[in-house]
Amino acid sequence: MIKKVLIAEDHESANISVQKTLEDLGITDFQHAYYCDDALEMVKQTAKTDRSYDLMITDLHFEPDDRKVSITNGIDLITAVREVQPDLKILVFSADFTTSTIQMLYNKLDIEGYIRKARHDAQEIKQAIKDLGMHRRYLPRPIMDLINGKNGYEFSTFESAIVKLLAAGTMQKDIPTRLQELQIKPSGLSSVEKKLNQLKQVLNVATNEQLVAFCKDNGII
Amino acid sequence: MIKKVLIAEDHESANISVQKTLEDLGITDFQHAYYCDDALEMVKQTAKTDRSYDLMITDLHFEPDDRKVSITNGIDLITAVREVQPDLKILVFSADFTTSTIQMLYNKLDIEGYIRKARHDAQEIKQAIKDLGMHRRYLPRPIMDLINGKNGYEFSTFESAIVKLLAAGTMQKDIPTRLQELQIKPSGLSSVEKKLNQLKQVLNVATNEQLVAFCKDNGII
DNA sequence: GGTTTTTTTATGGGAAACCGTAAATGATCA
DNA sequence: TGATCATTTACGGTTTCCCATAAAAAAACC
Repeated sequence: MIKKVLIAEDHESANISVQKTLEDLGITDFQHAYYCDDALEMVKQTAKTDRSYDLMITDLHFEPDDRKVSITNGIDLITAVREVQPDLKILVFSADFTTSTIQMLYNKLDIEGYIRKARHDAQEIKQAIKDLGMHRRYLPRPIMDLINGKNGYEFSTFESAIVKLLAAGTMQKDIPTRLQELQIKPSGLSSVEKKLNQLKQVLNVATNEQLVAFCKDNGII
Repeated sequence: MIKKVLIAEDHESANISVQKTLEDLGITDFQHAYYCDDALEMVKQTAKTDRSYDLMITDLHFEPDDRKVSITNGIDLITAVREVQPDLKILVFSADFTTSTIQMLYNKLDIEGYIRKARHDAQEIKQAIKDLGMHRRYLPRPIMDLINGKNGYEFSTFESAIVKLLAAGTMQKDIPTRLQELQIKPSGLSSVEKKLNQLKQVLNVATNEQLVAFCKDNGII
């Protein structure tokens, strides 16, 4: 069960909304830090005591300003915190959404969860904290799928060309011609259809529209 | 011809990349400011001299920090700068991409160009500066289309709901049911089809996939 | 060189999307 | 209330997409 939470986040607005979300979940025992250094210090102060934190919610990007700091970003903060209190659960809350970053955090730094700053992030935070309370890790659905299925799925020129053409308004039946113009093989309509099906299955999306949305969200196209 | 440039941008990384881009264009005479106040002061100092700037590249959002400032954002900066040196060309370089914001900047503040911080923004900056050198204004293609066509197009809840459902993988034929669940009217399939056609025409896109891509790019969904 | 295996392309039937038109519903106003 | 107008929904024909299967081509192997 998550009872005591530390929020490391330089944006005041994000800070407020996270606090509000915690309150909605009935969690009232939380502190926040605007600088990584402060967050680390707060963990250090409490780690070996009965006032230790159960969860740290942290941003990845911290805006540098006049104050001299030794830790400038969330990744370094997580690394440092892990040394001090290894059992502290960590939930990353960031606008960054590149698959490689998340996979690194998940595989190398063993974070317990990742929420993207996006449309319904507050709802996601709630779900994530519930999952964490049940000792389950939480990742955004598409990333979860990537890790569970083929991990580190990379888009080939063929695949990215198809999705780009779709996003540019090319009708599926016209894609073979365009691929030939681009000198990309294969170019047959069946191959395009097959690849689209494959992509949809791997990425767990239902339609071409959703595929395009996913690729846009993840900066693939 | 653009020779002397002022960069107003609080992110150091963005600052560096803009400078690099300028150097690629053969522009070496540039200064930068991390605060709006500083940028305005630099314009004031040079406006009436032979050292005046040809172009100011500015962000819209500036992170507040310990320093007390009188101008906190790009819009106020642009307004103030226009008073001091009306002929200074202004290129906005921002992550914000809401149509209404850009149209306001373009129509009310008469900015010369707008670049979104995005995938290929450096290339766009180059193109924009070339255009500006030829006394042409530069806007992202989709926004240009909006302004040339119907201007000031705002997405209603109905429209945005449809596009969101598409982007979430809902099949078109299932959208009516979902709209009813969301208590959004109209919900008939014909109405959905009609609206999609209308959106595609207004936004100058050919397919649903392209529509989703456009809305993702513009932060509409 | 010929056989197997894989990849690519072609084909056809059925589902979904597209598009025009007509019917139905709802709003407005005398 | 009833007539008019606008909006929403229903329907049918056509195109595109989807999906399974088979043919063709290319690659790998002996």
